[in-house]
Amino acid sequence: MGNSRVTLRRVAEIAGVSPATVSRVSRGTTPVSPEVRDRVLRVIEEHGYKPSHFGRALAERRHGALGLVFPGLSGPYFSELIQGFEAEALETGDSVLVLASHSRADTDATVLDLADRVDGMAIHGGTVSTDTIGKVAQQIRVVVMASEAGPAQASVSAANDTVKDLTRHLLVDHGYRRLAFVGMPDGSPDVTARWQAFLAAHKSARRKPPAEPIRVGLQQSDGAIAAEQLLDRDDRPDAVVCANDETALGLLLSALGRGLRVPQDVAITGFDDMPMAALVRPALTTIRQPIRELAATTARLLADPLDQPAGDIVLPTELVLRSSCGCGGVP
Amino acid sequence: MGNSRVTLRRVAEIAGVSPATVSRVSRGTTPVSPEVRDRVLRVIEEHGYKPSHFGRALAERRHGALGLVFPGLSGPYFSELIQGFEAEALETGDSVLVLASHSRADTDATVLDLADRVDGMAIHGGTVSTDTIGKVAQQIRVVVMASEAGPAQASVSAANDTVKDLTRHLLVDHGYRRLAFVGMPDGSPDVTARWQAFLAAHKSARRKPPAEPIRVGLQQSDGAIAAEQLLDRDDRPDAVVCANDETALGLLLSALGRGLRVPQDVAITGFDDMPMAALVRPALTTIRQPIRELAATTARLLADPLDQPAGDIVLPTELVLRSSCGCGGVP
DNA sequence: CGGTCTCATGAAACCGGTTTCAACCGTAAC
DNA sequence: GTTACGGTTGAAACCGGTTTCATGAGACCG
Repeated sequence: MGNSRVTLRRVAEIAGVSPATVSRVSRGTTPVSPEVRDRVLRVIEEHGYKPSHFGRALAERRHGALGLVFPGLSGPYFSELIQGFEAEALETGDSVLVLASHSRADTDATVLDLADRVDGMAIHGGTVSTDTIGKVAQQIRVVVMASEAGPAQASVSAANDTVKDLTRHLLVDHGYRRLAFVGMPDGSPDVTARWQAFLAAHKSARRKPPAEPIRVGLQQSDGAIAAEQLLDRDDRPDAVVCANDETALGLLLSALGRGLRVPQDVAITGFDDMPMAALVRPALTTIRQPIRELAATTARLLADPLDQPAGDIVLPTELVLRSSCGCGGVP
Repeated sequence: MGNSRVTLRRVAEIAGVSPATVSRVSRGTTPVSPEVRDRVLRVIEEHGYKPSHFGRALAERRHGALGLVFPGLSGPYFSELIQGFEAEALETGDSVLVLASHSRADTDATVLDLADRVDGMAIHGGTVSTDTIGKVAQQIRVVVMASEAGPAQASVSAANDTVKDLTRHLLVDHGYRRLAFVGMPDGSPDVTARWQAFLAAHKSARRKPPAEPIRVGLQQSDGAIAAEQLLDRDDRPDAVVCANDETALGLLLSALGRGLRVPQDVAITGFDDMPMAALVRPALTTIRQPIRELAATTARLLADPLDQPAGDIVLPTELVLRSSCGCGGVP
């Protein structure tokens, strides 16, 4: 590799000025006389000088990088998350270091290691122990996504209580009697909140408590796994509230594959409103959350130099009624 | 923040030794007498000293980080890719910087910027112009994934020509007459190779050339879009070869939603063998590729200090026959 | 014409590690 | 008793920028 990079001092030497002047020209902080400036710029151009991140990071005592930690799951949710975060980081000239290793056992150690390579860290709920989050927050700025904030950190999440509206819609408007919930409440804070809302809706509609949730993950394949537990048994539920669209689609696919009619035989709902939700037949009733905005807000909070008070931002979500719950015409 | 970190010189001062000795103890490169070593270690422990990445990176002239550039698509393929890459990088103590911002005009510029924050870069085929790849390769080591290598870089990909076997299976073993291909050949090198294999199979089976491909992306929703173009028309194909499992599942879902039987009314195949492929009904006939290994191999090539000759590694893939092509019993 | 103020510039310290080089110690060999 | 040697250790240079501080030149004012 021809990595014989030109250094600032070399540029200074060639241009016949001091290193300090080159630095000033390069970053444009302090005024420099036009002629000197031009001369230095020409040398920079000719020799392809680019300031090294090493030196700059050391001198400025900041990495120019933000960390993003999340469970390494697939699906549009996380890919939107990455992109939204990254787009915002680019805006401020920061790089993004991701940690998607779901291995969990060594995640905590890895996160601590990551903590001194970045200026701030976004941690998705349910990936790292609160203890570790606390330690990281002592070193750098931390924002928790899709989860309640710890005492010292800010957090950004989307309103999960819209699940209450959705559940009420199923119970009251459609009159379904046996609802099931697909998702692992202890797995992630988001799912916990949605399960709670599901419970609360039953209570406020004076129905008896629903059955235990079908404890599966958040991937599409988990929806297929849930199908085996839900659809083949005698007392099949007449409506299923899934923790997210991925599992809802997995379940829907399995239901159709079994020859069941949706929503006539079983109604299905999701959460996220990913692109596929509107395209599928029957179109999926779900709750729209602003994933990109969630990620962008998080990144902004991390990059913003002014010390935000550790507050909790909750972005609004919206119930989207389509046909998979029984609304509208025939699918 | 209490980021009043203890520096190496401070440790040296407290322990009453020279900075050099602390460095030696800290990295364990040079022998140090046991008593001094213990003393220094105790100070390090007590004051929670951790070497700064700034200083270390500057002195060692390496970042301890690898870059990963890929189109910001969703789905298990890319999430496996990230995780496989990351797991391998962790092994050698490297961090991973990702760039997932596709569909951005300035991606090339961003890639160049990333190039001087990392020691090596993995670039997924179809994301960056070959011109830019060349520029990056002048600075740092580059490995191209899922694409032919440029002249100067190494590459790692999976065998796409198994699509030829798959296509022949559909044409010859099952006797399908009107095959369709879903995927945009010019979009990614992988899809190009699969389309070529699809064509080649037709030729070698002495069939007339197939119809133009349905040019859609690689997401599940693209499969649903393809469904609108394929399934509603009169001369519906009797078998569809999709560029990947995501689109195949999108198509399958749409087909079932339309009341079509798979494979009786239309056979569907994919590529990847993601978890969902085996779970869905009918189970998806597909081609298994070792995504994780692909990513891990790439990372290893980047981290390995010995200069690999710029070669092209092609990992084997395997045809997986399930029921969506018409094999096996009733779905 | 002298004094003060402003502005551009260079010298040098600094960020936090690593590494080379030389000095120093004690021991073994002659 | 002196020399040679192996093993520890510290001083200092270095990695590549940024920034403070001081200096000198020129402009402006009285």
